Parts: sequence; structure tokens; C-alpha cells
Amino acid sequence: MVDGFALFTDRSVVAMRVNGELKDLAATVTPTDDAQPVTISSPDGLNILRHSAAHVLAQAVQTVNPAARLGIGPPVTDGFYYDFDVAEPFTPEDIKTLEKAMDRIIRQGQRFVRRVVTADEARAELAAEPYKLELIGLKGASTDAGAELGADNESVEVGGTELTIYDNIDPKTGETMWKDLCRGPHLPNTRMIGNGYSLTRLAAAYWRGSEKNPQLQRIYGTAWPTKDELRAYQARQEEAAKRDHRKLGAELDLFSFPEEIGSGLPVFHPKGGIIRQEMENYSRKRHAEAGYDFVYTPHITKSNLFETSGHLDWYSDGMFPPMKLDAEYDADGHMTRQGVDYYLKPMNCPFHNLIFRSSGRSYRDLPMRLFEFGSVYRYEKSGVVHGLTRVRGMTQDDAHIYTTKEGMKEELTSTLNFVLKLLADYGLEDYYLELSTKDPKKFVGSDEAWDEATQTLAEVAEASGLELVSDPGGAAFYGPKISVQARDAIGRTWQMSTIQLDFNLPERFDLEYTAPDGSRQRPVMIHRALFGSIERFFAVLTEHYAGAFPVWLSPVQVVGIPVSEQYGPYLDEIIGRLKTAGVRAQVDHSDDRMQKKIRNHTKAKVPFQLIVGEEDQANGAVSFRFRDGSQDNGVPIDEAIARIVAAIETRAQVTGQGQS
RNA sequence: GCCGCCUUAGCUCAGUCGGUAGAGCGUCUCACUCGUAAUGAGAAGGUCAUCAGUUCGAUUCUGAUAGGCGGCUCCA
Repeated sequence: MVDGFALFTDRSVVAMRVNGELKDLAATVTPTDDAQPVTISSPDGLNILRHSAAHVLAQAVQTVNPAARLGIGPPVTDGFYYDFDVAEPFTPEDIKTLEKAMDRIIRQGQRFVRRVVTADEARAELAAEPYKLELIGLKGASTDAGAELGADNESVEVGGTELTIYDNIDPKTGETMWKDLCRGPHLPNTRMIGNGYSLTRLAAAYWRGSEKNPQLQRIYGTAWPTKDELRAYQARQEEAAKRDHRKLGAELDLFSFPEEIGSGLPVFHPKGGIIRQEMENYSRKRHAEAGYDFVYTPHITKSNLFETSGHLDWYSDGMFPPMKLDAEYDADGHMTRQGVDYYLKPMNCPFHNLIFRSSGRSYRDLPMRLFEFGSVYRYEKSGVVHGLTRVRGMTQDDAHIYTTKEGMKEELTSTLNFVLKLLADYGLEDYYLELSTKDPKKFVGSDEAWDEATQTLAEVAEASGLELVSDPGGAAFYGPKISVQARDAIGRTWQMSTIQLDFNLPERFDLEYTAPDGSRQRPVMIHRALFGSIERFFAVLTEHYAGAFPVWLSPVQVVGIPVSEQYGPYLDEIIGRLKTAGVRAQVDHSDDRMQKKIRNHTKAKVPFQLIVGEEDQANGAVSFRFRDGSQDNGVPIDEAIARIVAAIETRAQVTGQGQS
């Protein structure tokens, strides 16, 4: 019997995995046990580091404010948080105070010591912590600790097989400085947190994640094995901030949100309009090739359409309130006109269903693929509106495919392939799939239909060979879905396309087709959107490319810069030829000096700058300057034009001389 | 919707301990015509988000509303 300290002398080992279970280094190991080291830089090690940092934060908070009551404090991606019930919310100044208090605790090198307790002992020790008592109660109420404690975050506290408390012990005096209900494991001591941590932001969060519960004050932090890694993390955050589509949208003059119009209602400026139009045009072309029919439907409808579809039952909160056309009465009090409610549409599917139903359909007509850039309006709650990614008015690249039950698997497969190919054409080539299944509290239709639909989607997803993760309960009320999660240039994932299988709306709308044997059959419906919404996809592409769009999407593709005025006419001729070839090109004839023009157009992220001076003109050439500052001088005019046209046609990204 | 913070020129931001405001960039005008990321000079531009309240006086203090930011919850 030895402990982990004896087993693993390397100081980067912070815990161990014994027979598959994470344990403190202080735990004892028998010779028959399989004990593996957990280093601080491993995923498990980072979680332990961050969880320990959360404990130190909590101790710091209770040192500064003994009245603060503890919520939970788990590790999260890149960091940790801890929730507190305090009379007054924290302020930014508190952060500095708390970091100083944390530094003191870290420098003390307090030991984390695990202690098994009974539920009664835990209650006695934590009598002053009502939230901890609640967690102890939840664990006691169920033999299966995981059942009530659905969230991983809560199981960090009491998720183990036994209740444990971690004491923070001053190594010099042996005094217990602080303690917390916790599953562990933890670092051997606080000193290992070092100076690679930082408190990052303050927020409020509902206790146990339910808006029915009181709000606690949450403090977020980040923690890394070294200061250098912390700095690298902060640099990544800054890089992400530079790519923020809201910032780039203003800087590059792409779109804005005029306050006069209302929250979440964007307007696209001319340059943003070009990008959007190119996005749409290419999508249209590909949809036409893939056998979609284009339809158009109105933005408003009488309420009965959404009663039929069920949207009013499930989502009326998310819809703009109705326009009420009031009933009218004559002098005798008789109704001369019945009142009607009109709604702005939050979805396109009911409209497409009506198009399907507008005439008798044969199995020969299937699959019928109806596509629309459909503008929809959703009354998103005020706190969730965010740039172009969460808006109240948006345009979906929405299609509904009606097919036979026999044909649905093939159609789903080809739809998924179509989606992935098209995303790749826009430059998003790294993705995985997510399968969202029935929410037991929010669904319509029979279990059999759901099972069959879910099974079919799962098979199609698996056949794609892509990584597949499950999202239990994440489906819409009418059917399960596959969503494509794309990773962008800096590794963030975005939910992009969705493909939903629906047996229910065809039922509700009584959709039918005539089968080969003359019988009437119910078609299956597939809902799918590639961009999700054009606005959101626009935001994702902006951040993915950091505003430096591939040439085909760039609002201005080529700018001609004369070294001095006298080379203007020569450049005009070249730019004129580019324009004739359909290139968005212009000459900068302004009074600015050449250096200033280069600076302006580089900042505007124009992919090709063509610079011309005496030397170029004499040789019938131009000089390329790219967005990264690299150059290619003295390129003959014909070759230059051919290169630019080719870059557009191949949808190439051009950031430097080496086109990527 | 909830918690906290924010809103001053087109943009980024100073500032006024309550006496109606300033810079840089941008815009306009003039001069300069220049070989790889900011030429110089001058001018215009603000109901200090909106509406109330307190005050002799409010951009400044209070409240409400709108919009935004960071989270939470939500996202058909």
C-alpha cells in the first residue's frame, strides 16, 4: 500500500486514475490496482486544476464576505465558475480584491484533504450553507445519485458514491482554513494553481439552472498550468474579439442595427448586400441543380394556419403578437364582419404544406422539394438578441421535401451530402453531426413514428462516417433532427445546417399522394436549412474569415492604386477590362498618397490591390499587393486578369501570394 | 424575461465635484502628385439615447423607457 506521491514523483502529476477512477494523489493504491498518472496539462488534469481554483475563489469570497453562501463551483471549458448568494452583487473592484485574496491562499500552499462523511455529518458541518444542504438532500433522496442531479456541474459536488468534504489545511499550522462539499479530486495543494489563473467576468445565474429558482451571483475565471498558457489563452480571446462580426460589420460597413427599427432587426449596407447576394445566388444555383423548386410565400397569415400546424400551441410566446382585425357590428348589434387575427410567420413550413396540398399529388411527383428564402419573425426575448446570430427578423434558406416513406432514407442521405458539399463550398469543411431526439415533455405524434424517424436519421448519420454526438431531448416538437456542427478557423463550433424528419405535420395538414396501386398515402416531410438563417451564416462566415472573405464573396475584389495621378488612365483601362469580365473592381483616384490608399484598402480587406507606376506601365504590367502585405510585382496585364478571374471562379481564398 | 454594467460628433473615446462640451480618425475645402500601412493646412459636424422628476439652473442627481454589452434561462 503506497500513495500516489510515492508512485508518481514527477511534479506535473496532480492526480491519478486508479482502476479507471480519478483519485487524489493522497489516496492509497494496492499492488493489484491499475494506477495511471494524471498530469496537470491533460484534460483531466486541467479540470482538476480549474476545480481547485474554484475552491480557492470560494474561500477568498468567504474570507472577504463571510455572509456569502455557496452555490456550486465546477470546472468549465477553459476555466471555472463559482456561484454565491450575496446581498449585494459583486463589482469589478471586487474582482481585484478577490484575486489578491486568492493569491494569498495560493501562496500559503494549503493542502486539499479528502474526508468521507455521512449525510448527517455533512448536514451538521454545512448547516450554514442552505444550497449545499439542498444538494445533500437530493443525493439522499435517490439511490442513483445521477438521476436527480442531471447536470454534470452539480455532480461535481456530490456525484460520487459517497459524500465527501474537502478541507483546505494550512501546511504550517495544520489548521483547517476552509471546507467544501465536493466529490474531488483536487490538486495536492493550492500552490500548484500558481499564477496561471485570472477571474474573468461577473454574471447572474439561476440556482440549479432553472429560471423559477433564485438567481445567484456567478464569478467566472480561467486557469492554466502556467502563466504563459494563460497569456496564450488571453491572446486567443483577443483574436476572437477581433473577429467579432458585430465589430467587423461596422468597420467594413456591412450592416447595422438602427435603433429606430428595433432590436434584432438588421439592415444590410451595400457592401454587406453584395456578400449576401453572392451567398444567395450560389445557393440558388446549387439548389436548382439539385432538383429543388423555388416558391414564394407571404410574411403574414391568419391564425388558423398556425393552429393547424400546432405552432400557436407550442411557440406563441416566441411569436410577435397578432394584428387583430376587429369584428364590426351594425347599429342593431349584429356582427357585420368577423374578427380575424393575423400573425407574422415564424416558420415557412405550413405555407409550403399548402402548396403541396394545392392539387392532387402522385407518387410520380415525389420527392417534391420546395425551396424558399423565407423571411420569418420571432419575438426573441430581449436578453438573447445578439448581433446577426440571434435576431428577430431573418431569412431562412428553407426547404421542405415531401417524399414517400420508402424513399425517405435515400432522400435524407442525398440531402445530407448536398448540405455538406455546399457548406464546404463556403469554406466550412470541418464538421461533426448531432442527433437531437424527442423531448418527452414537448412532442406530438406517436412513439412509433418518433422511433422510426429517429432510427432512420441515426442510420443516415452513421452512414456519413462523420463523428456523431447525441442531443437527447433536443428535437423540435414535430420530429427528430440531424444538425451539422461546423468548426471555424479558430476552432469554435457553430450549429449550422439542420435536417428534420417529420411524420406529424403531414398528418395535421392531411397531406396525401396517390400511390402506384391507386391508394392514398401520407407523404413524409423533411425540413432542412443549410445556413439556418442567412443572417446567422453571414455572421459565421464573417468570423470564420475574420472579414477577409474569399474573392468571390468580397464586396470589392480589386482596387487599382496609381503611384501618382499620371498612371490613372492606364489603370482605368485595366480595371475596365476586369469590370467587363464581371469583376468588382475600381480605381482609387482620390487625393490620398499611395501609402494611405494601401493602408485604407488593406484595412478594408480588399483581396487584390493592383499598383501601377512608371516601371509597370513601361512593361505593360501591374504589381499585385495582397491582404497580408506580400507582393507580386511586374505581372503582365493578361496574366493578372486571368489570375483574378480564376480566383473568383474557383472561390479561392486569397490572403497572400501563396493562395490558400 | 432575469441579474449586473453601459449609452457624449459618422467611428473610437476624453470631460463637466450641477453653470449646455473636447481629441484622434472619418467627412468637406485648399495645397501637394509622391513606388508599398496615415502629406500638410483650414472648415463643418453634438437637444451629451429618449421622456419625466428634483433644482434658480440637469449632459452630470433620481426614476421610467429604448438600445447595447457580459452572463443565466430560452432558441420551432
